[in-house]
Formats: sequence, C-alpha cells, structure tokens
Amino acid sequence: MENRIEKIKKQLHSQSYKLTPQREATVRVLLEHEEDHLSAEDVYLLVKEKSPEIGLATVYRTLELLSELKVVDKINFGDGVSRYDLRKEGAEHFHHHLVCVECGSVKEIEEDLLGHVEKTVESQWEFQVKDHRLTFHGICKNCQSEHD
Amino acid sequence: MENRIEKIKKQLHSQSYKLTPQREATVRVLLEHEEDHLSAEDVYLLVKEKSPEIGLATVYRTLELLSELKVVDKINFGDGVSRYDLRKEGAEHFHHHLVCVECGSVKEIEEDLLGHVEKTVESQWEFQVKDHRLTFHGICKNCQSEHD
DNA sequence: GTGTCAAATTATAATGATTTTAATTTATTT
DNA sequence: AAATAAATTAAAATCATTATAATTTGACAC
Repeated sequence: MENRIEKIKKQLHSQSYKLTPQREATVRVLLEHEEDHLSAEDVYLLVKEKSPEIGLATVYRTLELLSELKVVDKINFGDGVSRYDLRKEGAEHFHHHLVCVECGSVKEIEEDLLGHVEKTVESQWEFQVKDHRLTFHGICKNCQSEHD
Repeated sequence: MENRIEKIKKQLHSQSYKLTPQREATVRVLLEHEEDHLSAEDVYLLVKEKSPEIGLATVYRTLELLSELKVVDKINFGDGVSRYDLRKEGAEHFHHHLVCVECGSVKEIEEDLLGHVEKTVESQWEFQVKDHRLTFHGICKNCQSEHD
C-alpha cells in the first residue's frame, strides 16, 4: 500500500502537484475500497472518518485531479452519480464492468477483451483509439440461480 | 417516417401508454435528428419550436418512458448531461460510439462488434448479457489530418 | 526566523440537470 | 353529461457538482 502511495506521489510530482494530507487521505480511502465504485460523496464520508476537517469540494477537486492523471477512472453507470475507480497498476485501459440489472451489483473485468475490436475500429473507421469503456448489463450469477 | 411513428405508437399501446400530441412531437424531433445525440434540453427547445406550450418536465418524462420501452437509449458521455438516441429499427443492442477527445464529435457504429466478446463474458463469468454499452475515446479522422 | 508568494483548502453560495408537487387539462368510461 | 384516470403544466424542490471569496499552508528569499 505504501508502495502504491509512493507511486501516486511521484505521478503528482511529475506534473508539479503535491500530495497534500487531504489528497493522501483521499487516495488511502480509494486504496482501501478498490472494489467498491465509490461516488464522490462516499469518498467524502469515508475520508471524513479519519480527517473530519476535509471539505467535499476538496474531495471533488482531488478526484478530478487524479482522474486527469489517470490514477482513477471516472465512470458513470447512468444513475446521476459519477464513480471513481483506481486504475490497476500498469493498466493502460479502463477496465470493464458487469452491471447486474436485478441486484445492481458491479463486477470488474481486468482482461482486455477488446484488442481485436480496437484494431477493427482503427482500420475501418480511421479512428485512433486512446481508451474505451465497456459495460455489460445483464443478470449476474447469483441472481440467475435465485430464479430457479 | 410516419411508418416509424406508427411502430412507436404500437409499442406504447402495447404497454397501455398513449401517443399524446406532446409525445408525438417529441418523437418527431428525435426522428428528425437521429444522428445528433440530443440532450433533454436540446429536445425541449426543438419541440418548443413546433409546440410552444410543451413543458420541460414533459420532455423528461417522455424521454424516460421511451427509454424504458427501449425506443431510445439514454447515454452519458461523462459531461453532466444525458443524451437520447433513437434505437435503430430491429437493433437489439445499444449502438457504439466513437468520441473524439479533440473536437468532441461523436460518431455512431451500428455494426455489432461484440458478439464474440459477449459469448466470452457469458461463459467465463457466468453473466447473462442483456445489453452493452461501448464507447471509444480517441482522435477522429478529421483531427488526425489537422495534425499534419 | 520572518516576510512573501503561490498553491491548496475551507465554508458557503451558485449552478445546472433532473424530479417532484399540486393544480389543471384532456381523454375515456359509465 | 358526470365521473374517473392519465397526462400535462408551471413552479418549486432536490441533488450532484462547481465556483467564489476568504483563510491556511508550505516553500523559498532575505
């Protein structure tokens, strides 16, 4: 964990940003909830537990900054809220999501499923792909078995 | 065009909704701007030109209804606004988008690029796919050539 | 160490998209 | 035509997010 904080610190420094206590607290919350797809409000409340003086606006600004630096991915599942996911180490791309329409659970897929599709897009539409976002909506394993 | 309105009318009736004048006006705007990825506000302004008495809330309600009936797809490119695209006739799936990070243009891809990927997801993660959304972010043909 | 400057943060207010409410209108059924 | 339900309007409310102004922090010069 300290290791990853160090890396993020370096990423910030490389663009002449600082890892302030508030930013560090925010990053720590993200690291501790890597699977959780937290909203800005969620992050705010969790950070507040350890650092009660932090403001919501600061959390928003920090998440925005981390998003620009590609430390986190800002995602949107269609409810009105943005969610923030830590990008996995070494991942060049956004990871994919399986959203269950029954129970609302969200599962992540790390594998890059789109290498081939991306090549098609690049050649067929002459579009230079930088990133992609892919979400499947459907019924998760759990909810399938409940229908028996 | 009248043809497609008729179809949508039937879809509404099949769920015991009516195609009111306001709803029809809204659908017509969507048909006339099929490539445009209009926001609710955009639709509202366009509908207002022909039917000045319509309210914004009605447009929202209509778009929400059409979205539930899968007549339109509600999409979200990460700016704070929802956009509404008519689903192509016979399309079972959401279509894909190429969003240019330089000029903001959005191009649609009708082809189903994900048949194979979907099968992988279904078998490997035991997730029953109902729909998907795929967006590529990158640089469009136009913006590429401007960089010469 | 003290003063100065820029960056960051706080608390609050403002914004903008969307939703809700209550009152009114329209369409449908009896 | 009266009664009922569905849809619409206009206005207010809500919620996420962003901007503002004042304050604090930290780095560097003296």
